[in-house]
Amino acid sequence: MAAACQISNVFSNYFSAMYSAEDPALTSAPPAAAFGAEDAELTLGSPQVSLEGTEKASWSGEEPQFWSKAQVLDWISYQVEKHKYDASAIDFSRCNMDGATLCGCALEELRLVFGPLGDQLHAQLRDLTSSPSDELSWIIELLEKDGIAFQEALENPFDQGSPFAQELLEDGQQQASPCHPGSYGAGAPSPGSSDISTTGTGTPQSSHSSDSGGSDVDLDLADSKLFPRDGFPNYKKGDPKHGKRKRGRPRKLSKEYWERLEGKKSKHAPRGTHLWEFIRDILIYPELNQGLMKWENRHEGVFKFLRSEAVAQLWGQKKKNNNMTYEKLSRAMRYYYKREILERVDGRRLVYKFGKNSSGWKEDEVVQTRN
DNA sequence: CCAGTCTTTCCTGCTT
DNA sequence: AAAGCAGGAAAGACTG
Repeated sequence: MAAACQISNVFSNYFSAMYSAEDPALTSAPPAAAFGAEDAELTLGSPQVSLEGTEKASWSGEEPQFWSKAQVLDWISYQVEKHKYDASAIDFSRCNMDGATLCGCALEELRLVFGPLGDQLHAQLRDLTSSPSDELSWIIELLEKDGIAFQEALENPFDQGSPFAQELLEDGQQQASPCHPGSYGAGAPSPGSSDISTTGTGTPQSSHSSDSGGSDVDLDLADSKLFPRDGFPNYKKGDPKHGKRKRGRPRKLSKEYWERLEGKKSKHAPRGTHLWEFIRDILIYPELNQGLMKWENRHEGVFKFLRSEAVAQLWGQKKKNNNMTYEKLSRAMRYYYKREILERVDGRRLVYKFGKNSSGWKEDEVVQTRN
């Protein structure tokens, strides 16, 4: 169990690193810093970190000198994205440093490790050290006020309507647990190909956290105030007694809550990683995939869901949606057929194939991006 | 504000 | 019978 927990920590953190905000500064997206399990544990007691949802960079608001390793990586990742820099040119093995170390690096050293981006980093660091943001403290303050309610939300991350919560917990997929602040963040890398280069290289952009399960803190807290789940006691899927529910996606009621947490700023959170990229990334990091999915034919891009509902839950966590199910996820997957991001694999359940409009999953692409 | 994109949610019918 | 698959329909959340 403990081992499973650790693995899931790594898994969660890894993916959270992969799916964080594309431009935290602009979007105020708040990936929680939780790149390594180490950091994840450090953040356990800091709800503010895990709470920030998708609106804030982990490093934002803190003096670079005090950044953790995860925050440093997060920031580097952000800079890579921001400057559209080719991350493959960066020696990430040398990025394992905390803020103090980073600040101590001379321009030449930064150039050595980051190439041309070193100049940008150096300049940005200088700016940051001279104009700290107070957004983080604002959030901390807010969280202190809402501390109790939030803590409860974290402790009951999955709402009762999530039949898979238990499965995830049992399987060690404890992103839902408060002790996994780094689970899938909702932020997002730029979809598309370039993100892979950064994510693939292990660039962490930490992400935020608690949505993992706490995700529906969102739904659960706010909704429960206005329209508790039980507030629709009569609605039941397909229940003819109470008439049909209107088609389409119902309004998310928890928005207000998140806005309060995240701080009203960015009107548009960055678009998350696309579903197919999320799937692809699970597949190309088998060591982290924990039997969720597997390649049926790597060369052809054919893959299979082994634990479809678990994958759906992870996707849901990433999107702060505890109600995600494989059924819904698969619908989204089917939409990819038309766009040729996926191809049909007839007659085989849970099996899909990457199409010509997908990228980043081929062996040579992966090797390239990992290196 | 609007149109477009990408889901998300539901649903019906069919297949495995 | 249950779980998946196929798609249509409609709407939410974002983006440009």
